[in-house]
Amino acid sequence: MTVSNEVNALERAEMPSTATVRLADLLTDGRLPAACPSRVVLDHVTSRWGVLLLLALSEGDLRWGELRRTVEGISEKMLAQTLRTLEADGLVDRTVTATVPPRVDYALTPLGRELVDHLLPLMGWIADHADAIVTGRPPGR
Amino acid sequence: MTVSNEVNALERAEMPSTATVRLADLLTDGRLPAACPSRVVLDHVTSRWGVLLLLALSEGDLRWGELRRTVEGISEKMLAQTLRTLEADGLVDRTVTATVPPRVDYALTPLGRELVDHLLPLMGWIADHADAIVTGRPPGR
DNA sequence: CAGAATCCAAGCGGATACTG
DNA sequence: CAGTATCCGCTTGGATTCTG
Repeated sequence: MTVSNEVNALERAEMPSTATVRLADLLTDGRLPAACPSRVVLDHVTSRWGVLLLLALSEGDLRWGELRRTVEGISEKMLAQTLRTLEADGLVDRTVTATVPPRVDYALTPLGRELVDHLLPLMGWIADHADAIVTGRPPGR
Repeated sequence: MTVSNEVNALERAEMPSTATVRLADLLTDGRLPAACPSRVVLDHVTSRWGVLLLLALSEGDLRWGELRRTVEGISEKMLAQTLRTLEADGLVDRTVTATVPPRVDYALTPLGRELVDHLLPLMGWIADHADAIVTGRPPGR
């Protein structure tokens, strides 16, 4: 799996705002508090399936079944649960079309879109380095 | 977890012009395979404590005890386990100083530094929106 | 101080069945 | 089709204790 190397350069170029984000700006009293809102949201987003679902929706709306098939390995239980969390967080939008059979579409909200814009560069980097990391490349240095 | 699909990397030989990072570049056969390296690395990074530890190390080396105090709420078990995973992935470097009492420093590898550079903007965004997301519940509907 | 070892609870995730 | 509900084995993670 290799995403073009040009991606890295492009990522930086269009990296949304935040010229220099420093840890200090994220810390409270020099620490990462266990009960701060950031931790809560981070836990939702980095939950086992959160990132994958958000990514799956990054290209367009998807129906329940499409999501299930796109994010391989997710169970219906976790799909429903994770979607409910993301929806409650205002990151994902659920639209029901009362037809027979019923149709439900999931889409990113504007807020979710912003978040995904930060997620994609990260995933691009991971995709670029995943093979080297997994196949046991000697630790840094 | 069952892997129902075969990873077919050759299928994606041709890549459209990537002005931005698109999901298509991360997909295999239109899906997010359960057993691709990206998923493995993503699981490591987005593990409950992975992001927090990487972030904590983003400003400089830290000792075991300092890490434990900085990343509030982490247990010693998970600290050791997560650090070992990150070290095996070549993202974190472990340096032992044979003194009494012993001293062990943890630092980001060049690879880890690259990853954190992508993590910081994301965390910056989360920090900016966490309060609104957690407190208010204004779905993007 | 830095960790390994141990025990135990919580929750993940699968399978299955049922609803509208 | 798009879920919800339930049982349950297994892994994950937390608290505690012990060691070099």
